[in-house]
Amino acid sequence: MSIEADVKTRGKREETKANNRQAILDAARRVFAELGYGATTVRDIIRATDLASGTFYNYFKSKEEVFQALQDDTALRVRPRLRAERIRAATFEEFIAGTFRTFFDFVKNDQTSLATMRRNPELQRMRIDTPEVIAGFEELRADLETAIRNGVMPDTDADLLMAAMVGVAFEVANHMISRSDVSAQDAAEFATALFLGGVHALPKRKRPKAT
Amino acid sequence: MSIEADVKTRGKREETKANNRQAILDAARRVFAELGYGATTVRDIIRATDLASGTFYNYFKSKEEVFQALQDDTALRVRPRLRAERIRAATFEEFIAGTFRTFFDFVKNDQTSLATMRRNPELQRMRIDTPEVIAGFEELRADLETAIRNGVMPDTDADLLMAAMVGVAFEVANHMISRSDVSAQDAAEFATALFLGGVHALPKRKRPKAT
Amino acid sequence: MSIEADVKTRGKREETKANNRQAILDAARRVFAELGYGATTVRDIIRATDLASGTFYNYFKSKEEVFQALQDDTALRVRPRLRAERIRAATFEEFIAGTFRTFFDFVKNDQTSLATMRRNPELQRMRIDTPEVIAGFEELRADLETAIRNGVMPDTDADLLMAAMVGVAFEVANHMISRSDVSAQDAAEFATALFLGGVHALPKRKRPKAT
Amino acid sequence: MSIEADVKTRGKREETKANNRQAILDAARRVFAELGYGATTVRDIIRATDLASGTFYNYFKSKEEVFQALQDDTALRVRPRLRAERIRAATFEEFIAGTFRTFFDFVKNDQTSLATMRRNPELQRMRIDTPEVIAGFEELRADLETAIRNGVMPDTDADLLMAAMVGVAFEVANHMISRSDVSAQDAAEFATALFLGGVHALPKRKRPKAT
DNA sequence: CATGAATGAGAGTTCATTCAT
DNA sequence: GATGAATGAACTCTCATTCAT
Repeated sequence: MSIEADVKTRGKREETKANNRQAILDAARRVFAELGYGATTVRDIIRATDLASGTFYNYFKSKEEVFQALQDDTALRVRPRLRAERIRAATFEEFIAGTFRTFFDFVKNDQTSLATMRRNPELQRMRIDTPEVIAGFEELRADLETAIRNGVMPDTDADLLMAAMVGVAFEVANHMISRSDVSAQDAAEFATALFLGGVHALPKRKRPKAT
Repeated sequence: MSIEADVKTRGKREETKANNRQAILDAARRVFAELGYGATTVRDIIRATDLASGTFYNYFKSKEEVFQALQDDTALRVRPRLRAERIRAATFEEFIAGTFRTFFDFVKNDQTSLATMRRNPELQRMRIDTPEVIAGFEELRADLETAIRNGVMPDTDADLLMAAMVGVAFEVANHMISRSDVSAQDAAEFATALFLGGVHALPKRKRPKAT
Repeated sequence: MSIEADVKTRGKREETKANNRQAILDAARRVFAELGYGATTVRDIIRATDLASGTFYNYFKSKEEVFQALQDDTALRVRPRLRAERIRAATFEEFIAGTFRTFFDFVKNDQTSLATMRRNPELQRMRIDTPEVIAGFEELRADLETAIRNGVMPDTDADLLMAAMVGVAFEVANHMISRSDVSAQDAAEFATALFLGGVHALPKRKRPKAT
Repeated sequence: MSIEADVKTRGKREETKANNRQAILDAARRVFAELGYGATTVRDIIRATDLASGTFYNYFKSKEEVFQALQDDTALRVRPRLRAERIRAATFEEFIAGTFRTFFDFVKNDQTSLATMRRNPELQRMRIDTPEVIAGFEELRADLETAIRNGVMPDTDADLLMAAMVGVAFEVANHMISRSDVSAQDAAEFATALFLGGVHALPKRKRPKAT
């Protein structure tokens, strides 16, 4: 190995490492989508790669860890879009509508992430508790709480509200995927109308709205 | 050996068989709830029983099969209650309210069934496609369609509506379970208000409701 | 159960026992022929019967034991024919010819017994050491020794001679079965000519034939 | 790591692999000889080795596969000797004599290969249909056909002739093994005399031998 | 004596993980 | 850091056998 090669090695190494990590993540996404999380083995993931079995353990400790990383990776790609949407929104209604639209668009264009759930006899939808995902949910809840504080929506339990919104979003997304005649636009309009209508009909809780 | 004896003989055998089958189902429910479906092995289930390993295979062919049986078993217990509720309901509003209340009550009192989902890094909620479960969903959708046909609710896509209702129900149930300060009653009221409000706010599709 | 029935029970029992034993033997012969000895399980044999699994053990201790019984059964059917042939034979040549002809006829008409060997990745031919089978071989060797003592054939090692005769018989039978254009007659003529020719060409051993 | 090191690395790995494969084959040969093919389990083979259970499956998929490999291995060792013998033979008689002698010598010195059959309640002799073994038989038949074509032996069915020769060889070998007073030399002389005598006594089929 | 469910040893096999190269 | 064979615990499942009915 020449000195020149050695000089560049550091840079190349880093690059290779990043590539390998990404190769594993990509393979995992594909394999999870095909076999389902439970049925997938670390071997399956490595086989879908041109790396050696031992190499896997230089990057991840277990199947769980790749899965988590995959979740974070997905959340990392959605959150900026949702954040942009939130900033753009002038009213509460626009915020809700934008959030739903962004979510359904994402799901439509990133099939594998949700395909994973469909294929799966055991997964209904991806478990949602990696740091990144939780952070995304927290942002949503914070926004709902702000809306409540600002009096633009009735004073209800923000947790339950978030749960309802998330439930509608994921379940409708599921149907959208399995039925070709429902566009992201359709899904978003339906969910928005339902949810906003529901929110406005909710009874106030306790804290009276300040005049 | 008298004929009477024969009758009793068959009776005892049959009884033991029924007991064993139930013992396996019960053990499976507990173990799935504790370890999650994917992590559970057939051995785990047998270990939670006082039967021998081979005995499992006299009743079920695989882990999948017990799981399916468990699903059906659960659906079989909820459906009659929901059906009763539906019959009792005089108005569409009562139907929705009754359905949510029944569901949350059931979940509250039958923790394991849903606990199973919580613990699970892979399951969000139980996969919903055994015959019994699908039948339950179909009943719900049929009712929604009837309501639409009778003009008591806007003419929207019954599939999406069912999805939304199911999404709200399961996700809110999840939150109810993880938070001790939310009663089944609270959850039902919240879900009912949100959903009914949302439904009424939905835009008409084609057939205008008669004034 | 009436008194009359009881009276006849003893006789019937014996009959049933014999029937069951035979049913198991027949089933075993069929199953061995289909699956091969090694692959066959006791379960397979019972399944081919309309008896219950436990009943098997009232008649045989193991798969091996049925197999032995089957061997004996077969030997028991061939030996009388061979003995008759031996008695009828006026000369040594007729004895050999008759023996081969009888053997090949039997194999041709009792396919299963040999089909068992053919199908079998592990059996070349049936193991030949149940009492009945050994007895059959002993008879053959005794006859060969008598022939030697009587000077109608060269004085050679009767053991080796028997081995050669048996080897030719079984191996040629194998070919006869797998090729439809070879009749029992053909096989017998070939084997007889070869064996007799060979025997006459054998060098004398020690005991000079008395003039 | 230098290039030299690399070379050695590969060398060591390859060597270990070859050793392990051979270790498994050797163990299998011993265990088959002791317990018989049917009674032998994969675990038995591994136990006779200092390898771990999983390692077996890096080399063979099943017990059958080791057995086949063993067969081929044996055939691979005999065939060259038989071929050499055939080339050396100046006459048909020498060819037959040489073949028998080589075969009995081999069996005498490579006990295990045939011991396997003896011990076996199910195996009379090793099943003979791996590619290598069949090839060996085909060579023999081709030689017999050549001999017939050249008129050095009567024009008979080469298949049956081969069967007879094989039958004599294996059966006599069996007796040789179980009786200590029969040398390979004795067996070969006996078999050669018998077989050659027999062949010369066979009736002509169609093509009359030129005077 | 027939029955057939229960038993549990053990066979075959897979897999996450380690570690010499 | 990459490699891939070795490891052995653990899993699924089958089967001969027993024994209450």
